[in-house]
Amino acid sequence: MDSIGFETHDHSSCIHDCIAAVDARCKAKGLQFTPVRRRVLEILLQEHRALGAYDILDRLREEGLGSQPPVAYRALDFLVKNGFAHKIERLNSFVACTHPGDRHAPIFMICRICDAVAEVHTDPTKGQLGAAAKEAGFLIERTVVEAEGICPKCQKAQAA
Amino acid sequence: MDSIGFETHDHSSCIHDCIAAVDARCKAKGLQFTPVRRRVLEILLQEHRALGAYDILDRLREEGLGSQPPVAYRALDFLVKNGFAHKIERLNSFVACTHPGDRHAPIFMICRICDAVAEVHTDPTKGQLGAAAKEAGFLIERTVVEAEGICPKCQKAQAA
DNA sequence: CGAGTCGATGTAATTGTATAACATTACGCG
DNA sequence: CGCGTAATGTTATACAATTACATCGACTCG
Repeated sequence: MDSIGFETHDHSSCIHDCIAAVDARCKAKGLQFTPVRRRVLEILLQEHRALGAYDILDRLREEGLGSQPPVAYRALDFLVKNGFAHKIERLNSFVACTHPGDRHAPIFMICRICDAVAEVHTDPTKGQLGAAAKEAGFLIERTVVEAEGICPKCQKAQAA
Repeated sequence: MDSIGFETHDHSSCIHDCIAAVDARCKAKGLQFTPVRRRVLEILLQEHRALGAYDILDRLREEGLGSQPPVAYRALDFLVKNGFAHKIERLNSFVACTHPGDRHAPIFMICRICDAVAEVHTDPTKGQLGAAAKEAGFLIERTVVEAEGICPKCQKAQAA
């Protein structure tokens, strides 16, 4: 289990690296990493928190990249489907994937104060969910695991 | 870990028992189990699957129990807040709680074919989520754990 | 009894989230 | 070129949730 977690880090390089990695993966898989899709991923990476589709749409509109909801939703669908971003169901919003690798079943910790989102990788078929599914004869295709609470930084801020 | 799971069972008695149990809990806690709230819980119990707030509202409207969205949302808020029902974030919809007991952190298995929902109890602070939170210094207040897939009944139906 | 309070309802209007449907454009390929 | 496929542009609409304010009934306190 590894986590990027809530630590601060060099953002500009993290954005650049991530875009480059996604670019490479798209080339390798024959996917089109178009301007809108790239820009949406950049926006998500810059914020490093959950953004609603309409927040993203507002930015695209400012930049003349599109103005109607389907523009944002299509780009987000592409990113989510290919594992470059994830939807946070609890917030009806989206975050860039911090582990742009292969198929994975991420779990999230969401700070309700600052909206920061940390992504962690686990094997869902292990844990309690997998055991429960096995017992019930249920075939898992997709998992949503989200914890809402307070991140370390905001805990300290509250204590002060 | 215990599960009501996907087995068929005697519905009319399950509904009756559940309503009675909730009734008793409300009396004990000084909560008002009003007609609308009771009816919404009955509807959820009858279906035994996830229903959207507007599905419920439609039924209430037919029965003359209310016609505007807040009527349904207020009843659902009451049921969810007191642990008599749960929201399925993945579907933006609601199910009756099958373990009308005290505070609990349920996990759900949702069949994408027939919409049936099975609820299981676990201790979220154990599993992988708890471990990840501990490592990150994250304070969990609420968890959303939902698995989407195919229930045993629909697996058999597909195989045929 | 009357005034005040509180929780529950009734209702209108609005805001936020997401998709359907269809026209158009751009590109690769035989 | 003519065709198929993927991506975009655009309109309209469906679905989800909340705000705001008026009303009503029960209960309490003076």
